[in-house]
Amino acid sequence: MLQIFNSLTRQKETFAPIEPGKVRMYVCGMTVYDYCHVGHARSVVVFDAVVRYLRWRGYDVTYVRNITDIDDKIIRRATENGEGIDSLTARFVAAMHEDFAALGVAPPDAEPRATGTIAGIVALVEQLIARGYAYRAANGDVYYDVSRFERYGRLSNKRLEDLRAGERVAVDEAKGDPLDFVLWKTAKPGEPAWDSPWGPGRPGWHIECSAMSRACLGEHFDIHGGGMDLKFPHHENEIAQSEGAHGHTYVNYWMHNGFVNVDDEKMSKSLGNFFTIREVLKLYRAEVVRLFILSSHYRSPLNYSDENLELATGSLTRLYTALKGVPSTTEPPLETWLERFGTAMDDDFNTPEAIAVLFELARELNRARAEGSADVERLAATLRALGGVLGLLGDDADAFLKGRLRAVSADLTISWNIEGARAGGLSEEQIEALIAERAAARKAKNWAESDRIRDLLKAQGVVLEDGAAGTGWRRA
RNA sequence: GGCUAGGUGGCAGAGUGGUCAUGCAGCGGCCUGCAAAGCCGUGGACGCCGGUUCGAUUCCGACCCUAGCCUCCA
Repeated sequence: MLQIFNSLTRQKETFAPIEPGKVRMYVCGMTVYDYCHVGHARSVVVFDAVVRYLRWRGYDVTYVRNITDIDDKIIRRATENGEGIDSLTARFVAAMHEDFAALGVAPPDAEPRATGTIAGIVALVEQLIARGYAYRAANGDVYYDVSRFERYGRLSNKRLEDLRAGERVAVDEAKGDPLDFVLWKTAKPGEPAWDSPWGPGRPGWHIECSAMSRACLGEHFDIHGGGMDLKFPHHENEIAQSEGAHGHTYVNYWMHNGFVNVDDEKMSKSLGNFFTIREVLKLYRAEVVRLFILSSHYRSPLNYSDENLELATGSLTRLYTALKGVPSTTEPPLETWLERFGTAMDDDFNTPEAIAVLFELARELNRARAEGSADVERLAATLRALGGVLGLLGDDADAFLKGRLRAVSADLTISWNIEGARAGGLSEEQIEALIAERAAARKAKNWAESDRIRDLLKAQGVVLEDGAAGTGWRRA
């Protein structure tokens, strides 16, 4: 029985889709004016794992993740760059797709853009005005009238009075209430604009998601996800808009992922303490970053540090080491392990516990191999299958272990310093040649020479492993 | 000030009213020419103070501390 922690009710609930067997899910995506950072990576990886798990469990999932390609920051950045808005957003959408693909994130089923949904946005605003939930202000902008929606504040558990008391921003004269938010902005000279009943203008941020989700999933769907910071006001406003316009429930389950911190402080563009995904992928293998993200629960804070990425590197190496030398087969996975894994994931997508199951399975596999048991291939097939549900362990084990664990990106634009030195140097041919030399020395029982070669390789980041079938190697 | 999460062994990180998380690191053993990897075993924890209980890290209350939201933000 799948339990999901619902932000709306602040408790775990048994998941029941609107339509049996089908899940319709929407996650707030990126505003494309810069490269994505590790915080974005977390959101996208976490919900990718959720979708993969739901599909593995047999649900037919429709997964939508939007792109915000028009807003103040985009306009400002384009102006700063002396670049067209379309060109700016096209560049960063392409970069985003590259970054996400590297992280093993499957593309969503639909990826609507704000600028591609203008008709739907206009229609929704008209509907809100007609139903008395929105008004046109003196300056021409259209605002949502928060006082008209009695459930306002339910998601973030806030009372209107508290919000007003905490108001820290200069009140916009045009608004009837400081909490009212803009649905449609009148265009200023030189700004991009679309025609509307209220003259040329562009949509406010919140209305986009209400319109895009409706276009792709309908008025009522199962799961809506996003980062914690979107809970208020963004998701609160989405509820007000969609439920105001439709007169019925918008979303059944709200899921919010925790933040990525750096030195225990939130990583964000506004604080300037962020690492972009492409920077991080120059230092660590993408799969390591993915394991790092999934090794803590999606609602907990996640602290980005070299130490933690190194821990993830070691963990992933252990899992691949267990799979080394076992050919991929079509053996059916073992039921007991599927159950243990499923029990962990059924508990609000508890990936740390699911990963612990993977480690226990790896131990069982190592033990079976040590004992010469016939279960080896079946255990390996199970480990690969369950890793796959989390988007992990898809590589060939030997290829993974012989590859460089850090700094794998091909187009390096930053200097490598210490990490680069560690990974640099020997090619596979050179390594094999040295191993052959050492084998000769070992045959002659020349241990001094044998150890010299091993130390030399170790200094180059290559670890040797003597086994019955000869000497194997991997990069550390 | 209001609201929301947290405080677990050297580090990371789950979980539970009373026998095991898990990974890395440590220690002992097996294996090995010596290692590495692997296996077996092992030490070490639940912020502080009260309460409930036969028994609390786990439930309740107070307190301390940390982070987040209340403004654009995954």
